[in-house]
Amino acid sequence: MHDNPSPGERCCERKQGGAGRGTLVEPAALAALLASAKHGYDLRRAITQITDGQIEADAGGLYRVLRRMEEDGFVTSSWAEGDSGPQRREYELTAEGLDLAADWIVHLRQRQHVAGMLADTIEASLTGDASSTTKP
Amino acid sequence: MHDNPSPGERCCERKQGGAGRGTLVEPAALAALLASAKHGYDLRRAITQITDGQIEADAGGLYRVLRRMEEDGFVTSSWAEGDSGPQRREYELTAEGLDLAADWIVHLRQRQHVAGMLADTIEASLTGDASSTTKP
DNA sequence: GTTTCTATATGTCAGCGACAACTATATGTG
DNA sequence: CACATATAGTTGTCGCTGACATATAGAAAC
Repeated sequence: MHDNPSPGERCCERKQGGAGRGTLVEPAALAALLASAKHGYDLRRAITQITDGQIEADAGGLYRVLRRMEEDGFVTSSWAEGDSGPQRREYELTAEGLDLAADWIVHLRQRQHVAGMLADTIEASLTGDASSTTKP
Repeated sequence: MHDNPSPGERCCERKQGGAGRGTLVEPAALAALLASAKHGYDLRRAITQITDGQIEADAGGLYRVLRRMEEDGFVTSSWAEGDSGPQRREYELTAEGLDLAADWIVHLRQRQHVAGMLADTIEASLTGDASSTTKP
């Protein structure tokens, strides 16, 4: 069993660190669930759609993330009944999951900002910008 | 020995995939090197400075990344001579490294965009926005 | 009957990010 | 002197990601 992380920093502060910081599929899955996607395969399509085709989530990874999120109490799942075709597992956000999504907003904005800063810095150096260090 | 990745997508398409997409310390290290930082310990401070204190690169990870980058031919290193204090390894960008930095600009802008899109999507759902699905 | 689509799942692998611990050199403080 | 601290580099472990493959099964299409 996992001890749930301290509130306010549920995302990216998981367990004892890890690659959680760099991940995209967890927030993408949350966004897709909020956009009323139900099961994994559908989430995958929703993620592609939401991100303008820029993220094509790996199916295996997505299912693993979903199960981890369920272990952590952010989603619940149940087998869909009375359905033709292969069985599908329907996911639902919990209250914890909603909080997690809110936390992700802050974190994603931060990531957005950092990525921009790094891109700016590299670009400025490559284009031979001297305005940040010297004033002519 | 590594086969160097196909040009034009040197970053985030490394080897056979991996967490390269989510990484921050490689572009941060490139930015720091471009900003005239020399050795690892200094790179670390430069990264913190460049990112407004938002990234405090792990020392161990940073050195490992630097050595991987050297293996891949993006930087070269040599022990600084005639120096008091502990030995330090000075890093220098190669032409390949410059190309890598240029690739990272594109990729970071993309990441910036995706992070923004996800944040917007989540935020819109959480605040009960219906403008994307319905028009009143 | 074989292919294709849907849907879930497992295995492997390199790598990242966070933690800790270790070796040294130099400097400052008691 | 001993000791702590700052600098500088290095190794180890751990959980997890992202990308690859592959396996499974039901249903529809050919």
